[in-house]
Amino acid sequence: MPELPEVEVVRAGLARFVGGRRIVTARVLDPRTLRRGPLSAEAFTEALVDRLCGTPRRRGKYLWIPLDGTDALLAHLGMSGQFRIDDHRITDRGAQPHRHARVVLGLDDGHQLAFIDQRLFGSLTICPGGAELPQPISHIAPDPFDPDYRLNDVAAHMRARHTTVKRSLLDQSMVSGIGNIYADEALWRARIHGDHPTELMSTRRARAVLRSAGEVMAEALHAGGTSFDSLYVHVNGDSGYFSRALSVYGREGEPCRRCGRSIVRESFMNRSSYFCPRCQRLPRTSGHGAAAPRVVTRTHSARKIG
DNA sequence: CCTTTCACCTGTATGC
DNA sequence: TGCATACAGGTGAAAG
Repeated sequence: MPELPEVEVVRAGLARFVGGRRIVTARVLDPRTLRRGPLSAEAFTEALVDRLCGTPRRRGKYLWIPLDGTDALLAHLGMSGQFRIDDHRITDRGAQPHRHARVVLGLDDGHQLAFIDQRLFGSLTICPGGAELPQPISHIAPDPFDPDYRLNDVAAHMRARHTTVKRSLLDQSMVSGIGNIYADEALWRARIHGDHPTELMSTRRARAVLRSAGEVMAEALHAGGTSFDSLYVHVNGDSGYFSRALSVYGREGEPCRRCGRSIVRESFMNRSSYFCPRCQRLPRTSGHGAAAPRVVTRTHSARKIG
């Protein structure tokens, strides 16, 4: 659910409230949040206390807080993760932690930073030497907002794959930050069916769908990025983070905003895909009879990005 | 090496 | 009422 725009808003909120602050206490309420890393709750706590937080950074859906400019506290929100800032001078008296608070950090200005995660798909990890780019995410490609992002290279990468375009958009080692919602939105905008084989896509179309993904996420960020100025680092678990103006996602049976045709929902990898059956058509050859020419050429072996 | 499937999680909604 | 099931879906390990 939190995809790139939502994570970026969280990052900006953290920059405002924890950047430049020192961690004075750390409490692990549920060690399952640390599952991705090797540290016990005790070692995790010890690794955080007395550390100075730098400006939080982000790649795709991951964000991290540099610690003393060397190590990093790496976070992934998973499906339901949130960060929330409270002023414990107000809230601590007799208040019990949030029901789904998993880790709570005390900062040197009296604020508390809580990692709240109902479904426990999120994670927190200490990454030694990870201030620049934490080792566990070295395989995550740059996202469309990253200065290192090269759209044309990604399009070439996509076309060199033997898969379908929606799967490739969700592949975080090709381009990061896109999840199920923005993948569907990008495909609708580019008028491409998610099951379109990548190797049959023209360079122009591959670039178009990537450009659409970047545009959709930039617009979502613009729409949502202005709304936090309370003590909440705004991420709300399920009720739609921002007023996302979605064109297809979740709109089964409603009219396509371009052509009026009913939006269709299909099952895809144990989740849902939404698309317009008129605007987004598959190429007609399905392998019977006079099929499309087989694409055999491989321009280059898949290049690693990032 | 590349692609696909599945376990990991919990709260809410729905069917019998 | 109670129980079972579906659904939300990002990630990485494992399988193909």
